[in-house]
Amino acid sequence: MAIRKNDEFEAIYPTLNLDGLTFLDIVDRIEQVVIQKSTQAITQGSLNNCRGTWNELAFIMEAHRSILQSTENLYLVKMGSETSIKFWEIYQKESRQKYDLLIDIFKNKQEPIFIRCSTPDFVVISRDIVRESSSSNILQNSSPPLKEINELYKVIKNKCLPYQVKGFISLKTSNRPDRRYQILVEANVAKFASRYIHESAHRLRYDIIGESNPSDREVFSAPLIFTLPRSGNNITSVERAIDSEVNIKSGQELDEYWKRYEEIIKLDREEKAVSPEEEFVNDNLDF
Amino acid sequence: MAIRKNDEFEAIYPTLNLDGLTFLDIVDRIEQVVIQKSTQAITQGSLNNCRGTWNELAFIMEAHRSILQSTENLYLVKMGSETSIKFWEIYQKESRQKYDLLIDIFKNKQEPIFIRCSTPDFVVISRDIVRESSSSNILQNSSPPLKEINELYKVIKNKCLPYQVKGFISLKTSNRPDRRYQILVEANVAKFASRYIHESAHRLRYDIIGESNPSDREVFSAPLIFTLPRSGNNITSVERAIDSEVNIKSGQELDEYWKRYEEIIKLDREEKAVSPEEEFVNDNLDF
DNA sequence: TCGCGCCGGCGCG
DNA sequence: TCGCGCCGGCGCG
Repeated sequence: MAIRKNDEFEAIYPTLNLDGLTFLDIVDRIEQVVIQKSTQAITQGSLNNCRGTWNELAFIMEAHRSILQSTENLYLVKMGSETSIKFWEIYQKESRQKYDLLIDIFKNKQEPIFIRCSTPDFVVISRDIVRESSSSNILQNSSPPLKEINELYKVIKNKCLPYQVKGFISLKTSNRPDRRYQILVEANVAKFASRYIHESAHRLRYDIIGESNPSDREVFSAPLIFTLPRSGNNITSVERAIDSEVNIKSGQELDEYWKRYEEIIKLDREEKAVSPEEEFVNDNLDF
Repeated sequence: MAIRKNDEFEAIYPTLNLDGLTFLDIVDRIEQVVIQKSTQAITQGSLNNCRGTWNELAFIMEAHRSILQSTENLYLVKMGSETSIKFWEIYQKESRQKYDLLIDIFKNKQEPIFIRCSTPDFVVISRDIVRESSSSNILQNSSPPLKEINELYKVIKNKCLPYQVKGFISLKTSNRPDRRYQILVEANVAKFASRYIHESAHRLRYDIIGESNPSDREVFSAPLIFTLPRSGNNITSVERAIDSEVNIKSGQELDEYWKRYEEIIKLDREEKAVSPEEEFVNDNLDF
């Protein structure tokens, strides 16, 4: 018998005393309750699936409060994965024409080429988009119903202008040496697409939130592959795939995170996409 | 109590009648025997770990026979992962100086950048390297001991010249939508490094062997990220990350695979790294 | 001890 | 029905 993970979260989360609990503590508590009341054995796979979702839900319930309180015009949307939303579908059709065309050219080759990646967990957008959507009053509710959280991305799909999309966030309950690479493809494709969609009007951020060890952090320090110098060329400006990789365990740490996020975005806008890593210009590899 | 997966393979594999069995059939048989003789419950994680290794071992036992029989100067080496061999360490130190230097520059930045990926399962090399190593007589043995198979990469480490490394192979017992992206990072990094190491003397291949569905195959059709046109530029020559993605289930199919492999390599050498996808030159995206 | 890379069994739309 | 993205529990060096 399947664990109804959304229903269980909705039932158990409000009964917890959240004081001093990390997001992972919350996941553990919910898991304990579900295991205790289950009348049959639960497979590891079922728990894995549930823990991932419960972590996302515990995170976004707190992030909703935190981002409204700490920032002026940002909001966070859970993206879900109903038969693969492609992340670029959140943009207005007009602004992604150029990227769509590239995708089409590749797809219509005699031997088709696809550019695919998994969907990021969350997107940070301009709050205006949600505000202007009369169908959603999620901003007025301090703890909105799960259904609204899970379906908000449908409201913003095809609606965002490039400057209204600030960045993507990936949340990881845990890492493994093999599983951690999925994120690098996501970040590389997102930032590659943003060159076509944002037209360098502003940088797109990609952040990872979760616990990681030194080895994970080395992997997450990776350069964006398409900004790497090809053999024999000078290094010009190498960007990173992941902008920040932090372990945010609770609401207080989230408040700080959003404030920093808003500041960085303002700086980006002022500097008009000047890369912080111009230092690389001086590294001549053409020997 | 841990399943001793190497010992179990060595004990059970020779007792099987392999006629008509696919590699995955062999894995299933070994699993059945191990489960039946176990006196305690075995975790899913333990089985997962073992199935991966058994599949690799069933594959290489047959590939050893097949590649010697079907080709003249190729050989296949299992790479293992003892505290992360970096794949480029199979090359002679002198030939990877340029790449090592790039890695060092990145690592010594004030905010270090690492280029990392997981180690491919197998590498296809020139048979000469193994022949010339007096310490190994693996080529004379039709079914070499596991220990020799598992440690051969130590023999060839730091010894290969660029032209002696033909390509890497990844083997997958099964795919999942999240797990399938690891391979794309591996292929992208391997081919990026090969631009520094091989100096375009010849292309490095990257193949996937395993069962995949249409969606997996779309993902595996991905372009090499660093060969993609950046917004506003003409498309010149887009390469793929994965050269072939095939489901090889048994020895007969392997024989065909190796023959094709050898042919393609000969063609590559004759054409001196001319990309087969020059057709892209005519796609002007600069609108 | 820990980093490696392994992979199945989900709940859901 | 199937594609999605979830993640723990390994055996080994």
